[in-house]
Amino acid sequence: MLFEIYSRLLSTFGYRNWWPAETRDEVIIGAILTQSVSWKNVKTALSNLRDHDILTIKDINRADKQTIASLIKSTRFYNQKAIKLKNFTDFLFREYEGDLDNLFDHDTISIREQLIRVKGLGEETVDSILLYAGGKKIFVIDAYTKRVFSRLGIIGENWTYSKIQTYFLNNLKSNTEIYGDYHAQIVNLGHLLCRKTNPSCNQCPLEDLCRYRSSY
DNA sequence: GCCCAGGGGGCTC
DNA sequence: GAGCCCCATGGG
Repeated sequence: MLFEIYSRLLSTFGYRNWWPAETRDEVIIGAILTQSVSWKNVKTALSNLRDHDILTIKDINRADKQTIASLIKSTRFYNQKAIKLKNFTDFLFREYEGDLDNLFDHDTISIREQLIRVKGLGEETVDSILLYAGGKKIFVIDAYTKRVFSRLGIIGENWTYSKIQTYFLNNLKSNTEIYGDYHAQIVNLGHLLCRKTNPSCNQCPLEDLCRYRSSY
């Protein structure tokens, strides 16, 4: 069922080519900045950072926290996020000499445990980093995943993050490309079904599967 | 003006 | 573990 749904999304919307960033460093910076904010706002922030030559994890590590905060205002909670970025780079330099290859050289479970302990990185952010920056086999769960798949009746409304993730990992073939594109498809669908921009389900390729057609 | 958004931490019970 | 508030911009 999960792969059938993915196939439909893929053939409707095409390969999404995610994550929308040039480098691993930008994937990680973007993953933190996009917490509870649309990618549009993140793009503004990334372009501000670029204008000030803050493009890499090394640059973030060197830069002043206040400077970073002022450049990422468009992403909301900017003071918190400046701290979160610093927390990540502090961790990377303290434990791995600032080298991502060094970090991603370890196994997924162990990296995940370490990253979750970094204050400001929760499960979704860590899994995005693992999958899109580290190429690790992990599935990212977000608010759209919960909303869409519970309304399809595939998962329960109150399933926890790890229960949903386990379900996806157990019912899809283990493949980084598919994990990455599937999450991208879900985000795209979530945007499409957003009440603000599109109050109906007309464009949804999963309409016939939906148990609560009018409630998106 | 009001509502809500791709999240996470801290606190309470 | 669930429920609630905090963080604090931008677009519909």
